[in-house]
Amino acid sequence: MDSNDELGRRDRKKLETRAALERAALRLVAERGLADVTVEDIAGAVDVSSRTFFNYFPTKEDALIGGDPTAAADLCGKLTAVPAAVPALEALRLVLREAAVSIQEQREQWLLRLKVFEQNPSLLPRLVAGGTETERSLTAVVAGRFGAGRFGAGPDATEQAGAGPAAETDDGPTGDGHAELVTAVALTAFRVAMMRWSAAAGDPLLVDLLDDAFSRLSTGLPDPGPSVT
Amino acid sequence: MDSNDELGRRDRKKLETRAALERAALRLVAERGLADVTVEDIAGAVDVSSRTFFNYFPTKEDALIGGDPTAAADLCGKLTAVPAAVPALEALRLVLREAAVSIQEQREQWLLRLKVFEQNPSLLPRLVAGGTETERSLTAVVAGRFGAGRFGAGPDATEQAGAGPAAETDDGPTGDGHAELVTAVALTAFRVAMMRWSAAAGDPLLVDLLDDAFSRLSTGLPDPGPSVT
DNA sequence: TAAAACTTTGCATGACCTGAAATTTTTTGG
DNA sequence: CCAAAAAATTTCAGGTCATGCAAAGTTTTA
Repeated sequence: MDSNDELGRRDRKKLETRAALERAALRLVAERGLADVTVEDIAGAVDVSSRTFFNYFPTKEDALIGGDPTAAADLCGKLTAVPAAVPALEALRLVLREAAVSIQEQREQWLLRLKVFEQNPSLLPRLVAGGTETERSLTAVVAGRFGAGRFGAGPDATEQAGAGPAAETDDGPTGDGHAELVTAVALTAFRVAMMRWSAAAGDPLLVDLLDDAFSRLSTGLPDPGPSVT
Repeated sequence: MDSNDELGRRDRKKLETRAALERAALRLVAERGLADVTVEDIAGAVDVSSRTFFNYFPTKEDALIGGDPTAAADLCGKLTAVPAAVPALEALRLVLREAAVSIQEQREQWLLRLKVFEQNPSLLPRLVAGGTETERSLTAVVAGRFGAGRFGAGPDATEQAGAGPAAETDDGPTGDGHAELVTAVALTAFRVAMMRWSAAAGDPLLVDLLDDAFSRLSTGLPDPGPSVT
């Protein structure tokens, strides 16, 4: 799974520099707070020029988000791989579950990141923002599922993400908006699960919190009973 | 409903300046795009200094968000006014419905704003961000409802937003996170409804789109049937 | 080793945003 | 109506962010 093999020295150094910048940014901001860390501080901690920092990240905040840029495409790919017979919400749950697992594999880094986000509320939008990009792509795939499903297409999903006929995947904005709603709600559930996980210091399994949220979603979010125990 | 009466001339001028800055920002960005409008442009269009702009808005983007700062508190107040017997999701629907009505009352301004947001995706996070603040407050109120409900408290909700006993409203982060989930999902539904409304150029009633989204939420977001007509 | 491709860097520049002090406008009350 | 007080605006200085460009350095390829 480590896709950083079979790379020339140059690309390896690039990955390493990028990771080092992310680590330094996270550490420094956790220590001093976002406002008291300059780009020069971060670059200096890795011993590169501040100009180089901007060769890797468009903004200071982006270095804190981490998460490789391929994440969105990965999710879309995995979603198209789920048989079309599976309901959209369930399909999204399965895909997000995988993401949750990979986050748990980098437990410490993610807990630190989430703590930084809590302590610097101005970053929260960015976290959702990473979602903005992801949300658009996923929505297209979900819309494609509905389009295919409505015409009785089989579960052999050879259609590429967003490469399907425009008439179907495009009905999102102008159609009934169900794909948008399901996708947005699913990502929201993911975000809430992450916050809960962070608030509990990573004690329960993120995957379980995610399942919990989705189970509530699928039953229409009823109020918890007066005596649940 | 126009709460700008019974104000001295000074406060009226402040409101007017603020509104003028919002209008100018929205107009200019709609014309030229976010990147080609400087704070100085906006301030100049209203004939104030750029420093004055920053006395009203912390960032350039904030001028585009608009929406008076009392919105969050208003929502919370209205939510506490809903009888505790009403399920949380339904209560949120009722409250957000009122917000939707008031948005429809400023139809043109909001449609322009949403168009600007679509054309400048970097702003979308900010839209959700305005939500970040709102979401925190609303979550506390929702958690309070559960706390009160669980102990059989009557529907006479005299409790103030966030002023209730900490032991109950505070169980959000460490509890089962239901309040967080319901609130976040409800606001997401609101956002999706707004996007749909904008995409349809304000043709259907925003309120109807909102009801539609909530009705799907309460039934667990099932896939649309193959032949819905 | 030499050329090609790429990365890093320094420099210049403009926009963003803040604090502090000076100036102008508005309110207050005698 | 006129000062004094209060508040808003402006000017100014300064730090940080972010980008474009060209020079210098490094890695790859041949």
